[in-house]
Amino acid sequence: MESNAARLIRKLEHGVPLGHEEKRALEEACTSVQRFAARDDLVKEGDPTQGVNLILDGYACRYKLLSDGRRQIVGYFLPGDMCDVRVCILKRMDHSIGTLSVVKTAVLSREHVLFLMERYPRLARAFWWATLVEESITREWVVNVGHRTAFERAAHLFCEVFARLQSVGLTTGNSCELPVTQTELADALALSAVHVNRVLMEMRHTGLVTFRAQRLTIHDHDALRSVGGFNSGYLHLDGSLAPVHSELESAG
Amino acid sequence: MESNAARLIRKLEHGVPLGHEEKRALEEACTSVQRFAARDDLVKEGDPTQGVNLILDGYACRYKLLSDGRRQIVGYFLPGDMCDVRVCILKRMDHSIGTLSVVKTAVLSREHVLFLMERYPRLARAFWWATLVEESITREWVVNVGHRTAFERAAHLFCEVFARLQSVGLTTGNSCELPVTQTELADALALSAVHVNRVLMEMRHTGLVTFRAQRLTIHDHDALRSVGGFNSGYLHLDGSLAPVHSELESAG
DNA sequence: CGACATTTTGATGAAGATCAAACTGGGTGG
DNA sequence: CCACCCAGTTTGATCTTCATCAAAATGTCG
Repeated sequence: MESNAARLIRKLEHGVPLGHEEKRALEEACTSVQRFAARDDLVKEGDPTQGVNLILDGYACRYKLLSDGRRQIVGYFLPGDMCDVRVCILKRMDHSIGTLSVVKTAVLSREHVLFLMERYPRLARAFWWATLVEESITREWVVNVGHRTAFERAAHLFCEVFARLQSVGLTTGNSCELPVTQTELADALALSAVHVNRVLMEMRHTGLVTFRAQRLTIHDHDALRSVGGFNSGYLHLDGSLAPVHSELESAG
Repeated sequence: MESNAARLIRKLEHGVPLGHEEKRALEEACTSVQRFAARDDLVKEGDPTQGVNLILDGYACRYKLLSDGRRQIVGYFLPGDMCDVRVCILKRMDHSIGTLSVVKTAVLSREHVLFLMERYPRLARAFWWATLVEESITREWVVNVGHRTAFERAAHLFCEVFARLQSVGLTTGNSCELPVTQTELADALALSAVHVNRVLMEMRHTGLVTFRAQRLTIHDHDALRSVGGFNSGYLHLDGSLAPVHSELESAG
């Protein structure tokens, strides 16, 4: 990892190839580092929006609290993810962002992000691409909590996390870090912690997945994808730039 | 409604005030009209992305199909909504867009949208704002299907639809059109049609809401918001431009 | 070791799915 | 104008999944 921005660049280039200048601009933008403890909030719902945090290390999540105190995690932030570019446009946060593990971030001011987007249209497009992928993921989460059984849900989530980590080079073999408790998984899957525990045990017993000591190991990837109904298309990791790209270049 | 773009402009200005030039550019872009029957597809999952449809009249939805044939509606498109700006960036659709009623759209080519965004940075920002709001709505849907009971879910959805229609001037008093069957409502709420029916009857009997003949009438708005846990903040309809706006102007 | 969080196990209960069938109402064609 | 059809709604009965409550087991860290 040569620079703080390296993982972000690697991620963005799944969508929009960047030029040398744009990469340098990103690297220069990501110098101010900040650290957060596990289970701390980066941003709270209702806050006026501040700068953008680029996750350098560690795991975070978006979540919303319900009036009865229950919590729904509506998405994960993994290293290389920006949270939350939307603060540059919207006035206040409609949800919170919290850490799951210890997290190291690079902080970009809103002004700086907007400047980057004005100065480098391709970066603007890359940021937009990233938010679109995020939205796509959120939509898949609606399907997940809406229509899948507990077992399928967990399988699908594991597939997603693994695929996303793989895309930024953070898996080793068939396993990856996933520093969350079963209770936190329950918040993401919209299940009770007890039921999550039962699902996880069943996955272990059937030899599908082992989730233990903050680490996820997928023993049978095909089977897991199959039970979870996982189709990675919604992650748009396949160099998915629309072919109009060249025309745009000349138009600009 | 003076022009095809009028409702879109009205919607976008909830987020980003537009200048005369930008409005004219939008109006000029929205001349090519297309019509769709009820329950037709505007776009199918897996399609290479095409142009953008601006909904002029009628209701549509995003949906995903599961392998067992069940369907999850992951969002509604109401008049003034664009579906789907993301086609300008992503290569293929990860979900389908279908009509609920008869729908009239204005079609913009991808090239034209990209041109508009290059030429008018403020429009680019407005489009981005719109996609962020959409994402915010999707997130709220995760909470809805994940953590709320059937009754609460329906209440929340009704509040959302009403608020969104109100923001583009499509409500009359305490009622609005909602041309969907109970089965389609079930697809959006991740419930069975039978259960939706029971919820709707209960709402009628308690005098909260009447949903009948494609029309939604809210008799007790406060109570409905309260049971649904509805807080309109996530729709960002409150002139939510971040205060950085003026700085940006000078930076450009 | 002791305190504390987390995982595991068991028992019971509730929300909502599923299946099946009856009812309603608008539209069509004879 | 009536008979019929079909989509949508309503009702009832049964079954599953998962939540909830409670408590024991395990593990971790000072």
